[in-house]
Amino acid sequence: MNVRVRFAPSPTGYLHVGGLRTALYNYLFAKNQGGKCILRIEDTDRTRLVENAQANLIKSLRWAGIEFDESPEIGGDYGPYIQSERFDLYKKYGMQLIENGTAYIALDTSEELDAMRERQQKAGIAPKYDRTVMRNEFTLGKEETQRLIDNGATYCIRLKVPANEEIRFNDLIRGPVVVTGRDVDDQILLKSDGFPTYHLANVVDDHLMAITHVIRGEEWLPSTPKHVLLYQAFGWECPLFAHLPLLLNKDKSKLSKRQGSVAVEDFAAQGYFKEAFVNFIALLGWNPTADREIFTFQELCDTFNLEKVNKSGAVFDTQKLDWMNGQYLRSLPLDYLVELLKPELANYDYAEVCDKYLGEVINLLKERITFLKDVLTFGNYMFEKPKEYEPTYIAKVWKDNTTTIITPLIDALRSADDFLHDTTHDITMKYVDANGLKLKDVIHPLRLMITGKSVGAGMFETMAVLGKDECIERLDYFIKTKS
RNA sequence: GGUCCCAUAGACUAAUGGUUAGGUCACCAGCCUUUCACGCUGGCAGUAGGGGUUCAAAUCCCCUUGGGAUCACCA
Repeated sequence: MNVRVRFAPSPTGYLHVGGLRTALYNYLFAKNQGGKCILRIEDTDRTRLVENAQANLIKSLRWAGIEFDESPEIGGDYGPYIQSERFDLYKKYGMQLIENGTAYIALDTSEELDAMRERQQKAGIAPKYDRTVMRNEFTLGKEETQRLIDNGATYCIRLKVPANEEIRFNDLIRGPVVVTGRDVDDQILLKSDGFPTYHLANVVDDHLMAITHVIRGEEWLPSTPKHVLLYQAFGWECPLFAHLPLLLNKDKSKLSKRQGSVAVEDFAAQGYFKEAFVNFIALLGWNPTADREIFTFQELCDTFNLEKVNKSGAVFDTQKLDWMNGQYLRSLPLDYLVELLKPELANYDYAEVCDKYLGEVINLLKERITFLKDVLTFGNYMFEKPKEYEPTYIAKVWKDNTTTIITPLIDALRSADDFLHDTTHDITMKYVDANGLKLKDVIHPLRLMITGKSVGAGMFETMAVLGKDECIERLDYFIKTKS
């Protein structure tokens, strides 16, 4: 089969984490099958237009490494790829259904519909459009309906759902699903503003764009019978459906903005590597193997399959993501990290540093931080002299006799030929041994004087990166002013 | 409430009728040590409950319970 899948977001202004996973699975499936992945913008709701939404969407998708084979940007043989630019099409197909009797015209106002639902709620029955009592071509008659329209009445087109028919489809992830027509609402297909609803536009476009697999979130499962009915009404072959398990908040409800960040760009801004983020997201609801967590993008493409997608929802918990980010921080190539970190430097008024130095600092600190940019905060002392010294650390390591103990060591370091790890280490050990001291008696004071902080990388490694001049300067300054 | 979907530890998951139910995060302990980490070793912790089918059930069936989605001229 010539696989064609699509990611069809509505332009809400940002890419939702759940959207990214849907896009990712579509993309991975297409790549794995040697098929095409299409981006289609579903902007039929004219009341919810957001500026730059499409650009933001594509930017986040691109950040994640998802590039489409056909899209509004690059075009393709099945365009346009924006539904508002396909406006005329939907009306034509809607009318086709009127003609073949699978859809009908309705004239109800929203007030009338609200009243109907209220009545039904009161009566304790499920709200559903009642074709037999509302204002439509069945109750009014075709002629009267036409007359009203000619006089300027607004109308919409609804799907005529057969009440006693069983609607079946086979979900690739969930297996066979059956519902009876009685439980399916007469869905509006064309709104009174002439725009199609999602359901019509989606089915028409998926057919016209030769989509073979509809891979989307589970929230679409309840409306899939309507789509199946639509394919039947048109006499078109149904694509295969795969409904992905939901991404969940900690309280197991559908992942939403109300309970924290859900925009992909926010996670990018927080400093997550795209490699880690995509890896993590991919493994929420799908797992290729029992004993591995870290996968390259290529490996995800190579191993992805729909059969191993889970049925149950997955809580989006960033704890493991943080760990994964650390794993990537430790394994990504240094020059790549340097390039990523360089722009961040502009946010600090540190003296200018060269790539080589930045790389050395990253190497020095990457094992004790989660985000690359922590290098600049956790390791601020690598870029500027300490502005303050942790009071509790001073109290702990700086005793009455510390100045006496440490001064000769500083002098010994001052006369060192270089500040390589082994050099300073040997000097310090020699001094410690000769004076019956322990290493920790001097290493903590050194750390305090040079970094101002109680935590950091190995002290000799740190000094090697900072260099002799800088270290001696800091040591002298501390002795002169603080001791 | 109707309809539909789902159910392995706190979280992500593996085990598609036969394993002492495996791995990862988190948590705890130990080792390493120069603080904090990394790393290594070990530990805590799970098949929602009840019935069936079977020599054998996390796995298949039924019921219960629990959770979720959805019921717009939104997508």
